[in-house]
Amino acid sequence: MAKVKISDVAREAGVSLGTVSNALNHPEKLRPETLKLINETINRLGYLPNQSARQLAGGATKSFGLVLPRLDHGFSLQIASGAHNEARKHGYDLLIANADNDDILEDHYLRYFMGTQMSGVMVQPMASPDWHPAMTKMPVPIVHLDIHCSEPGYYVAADNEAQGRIIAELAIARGAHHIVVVGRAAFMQLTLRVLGIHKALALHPDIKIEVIDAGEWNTAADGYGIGNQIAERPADERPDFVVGLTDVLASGVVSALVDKGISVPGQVRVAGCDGNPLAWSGSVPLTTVAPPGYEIGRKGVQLLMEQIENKVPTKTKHIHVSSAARTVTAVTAIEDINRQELVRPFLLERASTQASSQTDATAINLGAYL
Amino acid sequence: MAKVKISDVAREAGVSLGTVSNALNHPEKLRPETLKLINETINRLGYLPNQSARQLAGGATKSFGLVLPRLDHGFSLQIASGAHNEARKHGYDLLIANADNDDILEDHYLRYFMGTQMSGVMVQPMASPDWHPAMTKMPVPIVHLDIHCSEPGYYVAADNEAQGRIIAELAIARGAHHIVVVGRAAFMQLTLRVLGIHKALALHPDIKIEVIDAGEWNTAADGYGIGNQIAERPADERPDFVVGLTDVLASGVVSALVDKGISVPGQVRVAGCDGNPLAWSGSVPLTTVAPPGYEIGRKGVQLLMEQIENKVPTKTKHIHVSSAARTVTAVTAIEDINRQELVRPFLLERASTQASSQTDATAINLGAYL
DNA sequence: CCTTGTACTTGAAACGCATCAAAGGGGCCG
DNA sequence: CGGCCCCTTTGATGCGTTTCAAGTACAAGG
Repeated sequence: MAKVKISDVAREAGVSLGTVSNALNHPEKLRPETLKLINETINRLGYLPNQSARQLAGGATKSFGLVLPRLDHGFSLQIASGAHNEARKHGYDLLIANADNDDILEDHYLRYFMGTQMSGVMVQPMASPDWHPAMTKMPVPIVHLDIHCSEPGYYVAADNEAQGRIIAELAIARGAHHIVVVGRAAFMQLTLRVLGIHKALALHPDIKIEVIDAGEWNTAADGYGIGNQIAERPADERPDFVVGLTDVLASGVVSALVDKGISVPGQVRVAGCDGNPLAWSGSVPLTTVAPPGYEIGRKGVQLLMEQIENKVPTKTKHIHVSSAARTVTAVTAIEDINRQELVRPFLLERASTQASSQTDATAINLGAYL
Repeated sequence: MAKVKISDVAREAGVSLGTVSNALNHPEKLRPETLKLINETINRLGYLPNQSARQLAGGATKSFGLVLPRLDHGFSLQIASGAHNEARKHGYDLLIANADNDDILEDHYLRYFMGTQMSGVMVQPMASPDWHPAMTKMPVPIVHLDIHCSEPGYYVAADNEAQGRIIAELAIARGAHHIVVVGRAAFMQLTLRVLGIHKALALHPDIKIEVIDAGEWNTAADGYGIGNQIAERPADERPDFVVGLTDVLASGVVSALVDKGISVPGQVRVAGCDGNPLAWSGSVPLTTVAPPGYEIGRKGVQLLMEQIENKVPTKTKHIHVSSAARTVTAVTAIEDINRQELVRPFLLERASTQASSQTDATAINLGAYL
């Protein structure tokens, strides 16, 4: 089954090559009958334009690339979702690549996208993007997501440090004396959250803080492992407040503690980060700090559009999505869950076609484990 | 900043155009010094190969495309994850497109991928793929995921009908009299699950069954809405068993019921589908039927590789991943959750870098809401 | 010193399409 | 009937690579 090309269509339809090309790209230039004839021929032959050739000849692509560190991370998906909707709105395609927590792969896909004549590229980098400044000098608009770059360039970031601060303040308000943070602090965003926590606690030298790396993948099982480890400590070495740098991690910690007969939040309080809708629902919603992922994705595309339309390559511009915290709901103990005091965050957040946060503020949803 | 092309590199390095090309594609053919010189020049100039041109000239791409109906659906992500790992193992890239529950968009991305000289394309179709048989005739290997095609072609599918049957049997075992299924049955896979439920219940005409469409997006909020609606019915019209065709939906239903003071599983039992890790953790895990998404993605790529290596275009071959159910854990009532009888599914499932199901069997995880 | 072989390097010919200046055709006006 | 203008179609040109037959340089062998 030899591939049918534009010249085949032209010959078969009895028109010239350029006319078929016009039928594809500027249909308004053709007489309706010609257009119809060509379209029929295209369908009959099963012709499929060779994207490589059209990009090579034409230049732009009307499509964006998005490189994510991981697909099973709820927050990244919110970004993807926001980026997708905004891109479609402008008539652009969005292609997503999974860097799988791998520096090399991230770089690989980044280069791949830039080389594919994408109109623009977005990354949610794992480390600070300053290590590949070369990217910023490329002739393709690039936007960094969820991160603060010191190099000149575009980025849109939530204030991760503020998220840490919010959680810390929550812990302080709950009278915590010993906080354990669970997660891989080596990831840039998480580093900042941890930094925020430390800063907020600077005024409270009496509060002990401990950071435990949960492994590279931040799975529920990892959280469960840490939870077990915590549960097995003698009571006086056990934290009274655990922060999961991911909802899945936090949820895993809760599992382990509960399984070991430790009361949550009676003996240990637990909070997560991400705003995963599933964390919020069920009978026992998890307290979680929800950075505005959807909004970050949306603004990222807007920044790309701006660069494209102004033809101003790579000047510096940053968007910080608001770090104002909205407190969404409050249940103070697991026993309260039937008292109907609970306001389901996802009901407040509901808007158009998206289930998750669409506002540009970080939301803090107090759940039952706090 | 004019784009630097291969000829610039060649001129700058004082070698010919073809040599630079060789440096990129067949480095073993070059004298080490030459290679080094060229690489340095490439870095100095910030040269980035134009993928369109290389694909046009070269042919194959060593990359696969995957079109998913939705990104925020846990099951699709498992597929993506499995496909990604398997693809990387063979040295292929994986690009993902989000069809956003839109037929047109699905078709659009499909054509896009085929036109991009992808080595292969996979889809998790929303409707039966028989409506676009044209795709199957394309000169690019294509594999349909999580669906059964009657047209000749490749697909790998979980037995969705069996999943429905499993749930129905669960309901029967729990003595259900009135089952409500929540979700959009118009999606092909869900249709099959519903069919399986109906078949299993054929022998139990006394059991009433009802299907409620939760809207297009299957969000927690949608589930919550249905849950409310159920809660407000007079007790005798209320189901005693609710099946969410998605974990998020099921979780939303639980939220609403609990908020309205209805005991789960005391008055109403709830089960979900997908095997979302977050549904399994926390203090109150959700019962869920977990189709082997990771495995489906993996096998999909294997099927693609097979077509590529054999150069046998589009013959028919199907893989049905096993529908044998493994029962993972059992807790019969919410009061049991502290009795440590609970086995966390994600602990059993843990393997290598993946948190979710990696076996090729459908898993049924009994949680606390059942 | 010539021959043969080895190890690289060269450059022209595609790859399939978009573009655009130019040609073609038809209607209208003078 | 000729001249003009407008609408449609034409086809040569170039996009940045890869590929591959042909070329070069150098070493070893006779």
